[in-house]
Amino acid sequence: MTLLNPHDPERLDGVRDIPDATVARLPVYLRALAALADRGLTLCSSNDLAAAAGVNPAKLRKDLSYLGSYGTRGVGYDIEFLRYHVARALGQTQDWDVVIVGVGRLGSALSEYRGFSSRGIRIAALVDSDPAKVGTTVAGMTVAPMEDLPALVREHGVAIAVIATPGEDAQDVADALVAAGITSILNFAPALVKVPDTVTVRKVDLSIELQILAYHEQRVRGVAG
Amino acid sequence: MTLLNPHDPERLDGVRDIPDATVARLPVYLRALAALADRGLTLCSSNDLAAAAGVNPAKLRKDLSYLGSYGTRGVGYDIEFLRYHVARALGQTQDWDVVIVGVGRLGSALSEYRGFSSRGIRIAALVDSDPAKVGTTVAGMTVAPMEDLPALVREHGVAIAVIATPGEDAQDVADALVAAGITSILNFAPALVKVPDTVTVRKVDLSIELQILAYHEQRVRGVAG
DNA sequence: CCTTGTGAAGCTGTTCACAGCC
DNA sequence: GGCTGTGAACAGCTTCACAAGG
Repeated sequence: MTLLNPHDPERLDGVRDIPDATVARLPVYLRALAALADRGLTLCSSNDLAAAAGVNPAKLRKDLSYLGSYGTRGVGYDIEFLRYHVARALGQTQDWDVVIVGVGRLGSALSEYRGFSSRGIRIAALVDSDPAKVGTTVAGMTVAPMEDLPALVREHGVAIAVIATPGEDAQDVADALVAAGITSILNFAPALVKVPDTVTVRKVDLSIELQILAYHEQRVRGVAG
Repeated sequence: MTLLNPHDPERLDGVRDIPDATVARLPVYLRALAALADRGLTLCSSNDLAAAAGVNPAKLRKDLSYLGSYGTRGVGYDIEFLRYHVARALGQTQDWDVVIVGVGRLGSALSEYRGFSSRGIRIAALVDSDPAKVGTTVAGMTVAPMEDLPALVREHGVAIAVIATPGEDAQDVADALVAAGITSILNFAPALVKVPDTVTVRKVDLSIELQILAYHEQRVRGVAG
C-alpha cells in the first residue's frame, strides 16, 4: 500500500504529475547519484548532489520534492534510498525494450552503444527497409525487414522506437511504427514527423545543435570584432 | 548602414538579443523554408510555414519578429528573402569549422554525416587520443593526435568542437579543447563537463532521451493497466 | 545548528487577440 | 479582407529565502 500525505498530488494509480523539466533532469540526478556511490559515499546533501549534477541546489530540492520527501532535514539524502526512488519514478523498475529503425552509421553506432543497459534500456531489435541490410548482423543482432515490425513489437512488448534513417524516410517509418503499436519515438532523422497525439515524439537533431552553437559563436565574434 | 527603429533592441554591432528558445527553433524554420522552396513556392503565410515547421503560427511570428520585420501584412513572407535573413541571424553567412574528438562509432558516424554542409557546418578535423586510431582515415580525413589540437584550432580558426568519447574521457577532452581555444562544445559523452563560463556547452545524451520516453510510457501504462 | 521542503517572487516562454498595414 | 507584428494575459520554470524539523 502506498503512503499518501495530504499535500501530495499522487493519483490513485500511483502516478504523480512531474513537470517535464524535472523529468528531463531525473536521469542526470541518477547518474550523479551513481557517481557519488562509486566514490564510496552513502549520504549526500542537496549541495553535493547539485554540484555533481551541475544544477542549482534549490532546483534539485524542488525537483526531488515532486517525487516525495526522501531526504532528512539537517542530514541530507541517503544515496541508495534516493537512487531507488528516482529510478522508480522514471519507470526503471523494469527494462524497456527499444527497436531501432535504420542501421546506417548512426543506427549501428546506437545499436552497439554500451551504457543503455544500466539505464533500463534494452535494444531488442533492429529493422531496416534496405534489402541489402536485412539479414546482416549488427551488434550481434540480425537486421529484420520492415514487414516484421508489428510482430517484433507484439512479441517483445516494445513501446519505444528510434528512427535513425535519412530524413526523407522518417515519415514513412513513423507511420509504420505507429501502425505497429509503438507509442514513443526518438527521432534522429532531420525531419519533422507527424503522429497521432497518443504518440510521444522526441527529436534529436545534430545539425541543429551545431547551428545553435554557431549562433552563439557569431554573437561573441560580433562583439569581440 | 543598418536600419534602426526605435523599439528595436538592436545593438551597435548589429547583434540582437534573440531568446534562447527562439534561436533553437530558427534552424527548424530554415529547414521548413527549404522544403517550401523545393515545392516551388516563393511566398508563404505564417500559417503555411508554421505547419511545415510543426509550431503554432503565433509563436512563429513572434520568433521572426525578434529578427526584424521581414513579412508583408496581408500577404505573407517571401521565402527566399526570409531564408536569407534567418540564415544571417544564425550566422550562416559563413561556414563554421568543427573538430570532432573521438572517432569511435558515434564520432565516425558524425564525421560521415552528409547534411552538415548545407547548414553552414564543415567538419574540419578529427582527433583521437588512441594511438591505434591516430593516422587512420575516417570520412576521408586523417585522424590527428590530441597534441595537434591547438595547432588545428589555430590553423582552421575552429571555434566549435564535438566530444564523442566515452564519458570518463570527456572532462579531460573538454579541458584540452578549452586550452586549445575552443569556445563552443557539443558534448555527446554521458558525463557532465565543467568549463569556464566563457565557453558554451550543449549536451546530447541518448540514454537520457530514451529514459524520458520510458517515463512517459510508464505513465500511460499505469493508467491503462 | 544544519539541511530539507516549499510558498512566494521573478523570469522566461507561449498563446491570445487585435491594432496596424498592405 | 487578410495577414503580420505585438502588447497583454497566461503558463511554466527557476530562484530565493525561510519555516519546519531532524
